[in-house]
Amino acid sequence: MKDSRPSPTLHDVAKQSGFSTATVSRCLNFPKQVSEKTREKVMAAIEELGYTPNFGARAMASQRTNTIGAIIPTMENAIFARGIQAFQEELDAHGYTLLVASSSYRPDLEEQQIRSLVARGADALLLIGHERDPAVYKLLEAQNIPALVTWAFDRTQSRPSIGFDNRLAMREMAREVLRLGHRRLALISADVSSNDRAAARLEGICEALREAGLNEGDLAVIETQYGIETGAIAFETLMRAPAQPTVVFCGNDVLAVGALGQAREMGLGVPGDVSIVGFDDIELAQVAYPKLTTVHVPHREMGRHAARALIDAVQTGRQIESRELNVGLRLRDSLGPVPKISSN
Amino acid sequence: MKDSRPSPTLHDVAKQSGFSTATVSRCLNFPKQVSEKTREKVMAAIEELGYTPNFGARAMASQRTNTIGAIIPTMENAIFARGIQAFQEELDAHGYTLLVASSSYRPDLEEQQIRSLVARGADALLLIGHERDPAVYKLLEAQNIPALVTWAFDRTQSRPSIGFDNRLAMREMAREVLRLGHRRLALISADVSSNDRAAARLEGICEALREAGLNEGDLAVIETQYGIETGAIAFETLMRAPAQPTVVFCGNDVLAVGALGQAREMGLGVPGDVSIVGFDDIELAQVAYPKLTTVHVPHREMGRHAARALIDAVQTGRQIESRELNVGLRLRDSLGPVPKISSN
DNA sequence: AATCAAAATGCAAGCCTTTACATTCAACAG
DNA sequence: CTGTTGAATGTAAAGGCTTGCATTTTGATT
Repeated sequence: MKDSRPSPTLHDVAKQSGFSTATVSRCLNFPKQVSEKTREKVMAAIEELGYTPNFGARAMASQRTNTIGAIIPTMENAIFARGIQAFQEELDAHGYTLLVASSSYRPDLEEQQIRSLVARGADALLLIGHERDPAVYKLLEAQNIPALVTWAFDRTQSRPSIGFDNRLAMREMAREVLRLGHRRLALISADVSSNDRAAARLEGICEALREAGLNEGDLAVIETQYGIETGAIAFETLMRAPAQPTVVFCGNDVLAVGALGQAREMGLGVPGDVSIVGFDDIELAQVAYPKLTTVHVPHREMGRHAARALIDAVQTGRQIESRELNVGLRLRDSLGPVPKISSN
Repeated sequence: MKDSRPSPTLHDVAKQSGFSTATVSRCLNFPKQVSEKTREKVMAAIEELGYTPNFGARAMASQRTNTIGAIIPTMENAIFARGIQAFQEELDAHGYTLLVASSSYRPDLEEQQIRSLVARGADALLLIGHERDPAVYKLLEAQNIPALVTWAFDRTQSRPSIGFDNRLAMREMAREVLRLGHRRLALISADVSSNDRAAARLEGICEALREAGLNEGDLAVIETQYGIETGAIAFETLMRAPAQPTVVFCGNDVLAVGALGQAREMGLGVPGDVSIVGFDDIELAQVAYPKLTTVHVPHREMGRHAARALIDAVQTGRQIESRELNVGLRLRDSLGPVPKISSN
């Protein structure tokens, strides 16, 4: 009972159809090289036997897998989900398969996942953010595996990336916030030391502050994990502090929605008592109440471009060209002018 | 420049360390069978060369991959994301790797993905819902690959599953709704013909209707894809129809949040003018405004149990035991009694 | 009918690892 | 010192596919 009939092999198909394994193989890989009659017979045999090519063998023989890997921090976040879904759709359309792994925001796990994907023969890799152990990049280079950084674009980095400039994007938002008169700011962010996107966004706010003649002391920062619940907790902490901020920046929309919920919980009006702004512009931002002012990021576009770029790199062997995507403010209802009567 | 030094193989490590490939292999797979001194030398060689075992070759030789596959309808939905994340975490903890593919809710694509995962040597498979071409099940059986159905539990099915009874869960919700006096009901659902979970939920409502002496004509059904936006559109259609419902069931919380947003857009109070209920109880449900009344599903628990069950099946070769998980109502603010003054 | 190029097909090596089986080694009892 | 045993190591086959090269077939041309 334990073992069952083994799956049919190329050899079985060859025997069944009366051709050599070479011809059968070509039928599958280069149909044009085979005469029509032959192809029909072979296909019939394949159908009849229920043959499926063995991936490992194929990879070993051809040194290609038609597989592209992606390592994302977590699947449990709409932000990556949407971009990755688009990435996968585009890959599918070109005959490539996506392998996703998630690292739970842990660099050590990420490295392990990268190795695993490499061992599995991924032809190329999609990574999130620039920051990682140089040894990883060395490995990828040694194995000649194209890797593309996304969700970030930083012209000071040499490595190819397709994404947006987190710093500039957030700076723009901060300028708008300052323009509205806010002077006591707060930020709910991911861990800045391990997340270069978060670090860049923080830097963007700081730049805007300096431009306005303020300094970083006017920005309260709480680092936490991404999540609705964690956003709510962080927001509460912020608002119970002695010097309440008049605006709370959030590292992403998920945190922002958590903050929004907590504000309601605490009886604080948004933006009457406090303004809240997000980042990413996921679908959620528009159905939140009040509608979320946020930075729009073209996730799907990013996923699509990344897919095309990687496929191109695999097929031509050429370097990937970096590409900066446009982001823009979406001024909706959760950001308003500074409340007239300050509570302290 | 195109090709670089090929990655080192077992053979290279063997040469470098002065042992045979067999010994090196054993070092990696059965360290205890090798003397300490040998192991040290071999490991040093591996380190020095940056050797990573070739996955395809290993799979082919050992007939195992330590890989478990999952095919989910979409990554773009928190509902699957959360369960899958838990699934992956549990697999990781046991030394297994997860391969995820998404089918975009298309049965043909799903079948293709299943084949792809099988070809890749997945030791076992996680599937969503029971409904699929019997040929698929036959294939899995022929190849002796354990498969587990999740997100559903149906005792009339013979196939092992770990999940919850969608029909009973929704029936309970419907009873509560009817108890509150609602008589004109509507449902925003996924496509019922291709989604057995959605079909079961619909059936649950119908059962409750019949119990209450009503019939299916009192339930307006709109089928649409899952999404915030689509939920909003469906809700609008429903509310513009001649006989407005007093309560709208949603196939999941994502649709419900869309409906909630649209209600606000249309100036309808929830639950004052119309009640809205969801399904799944994702984080979002609690920060929605008003808080969403929904059916709580233990996604993470489901993912964890599924992982354990599949690993067990792979290792022992035994059948997977089905398991029903408890779901329960979460009565929050979006469901209320029938509005006093009906609008028609 | 003969010639030849192009198309179709076949042969067999090679990809990298695991593992059954064979061999060697070390240690110890007699 | 011999014989025995169990541990450590080595040998070589197998696993399924692709592909360079050799061979055969096809079909057009003369």
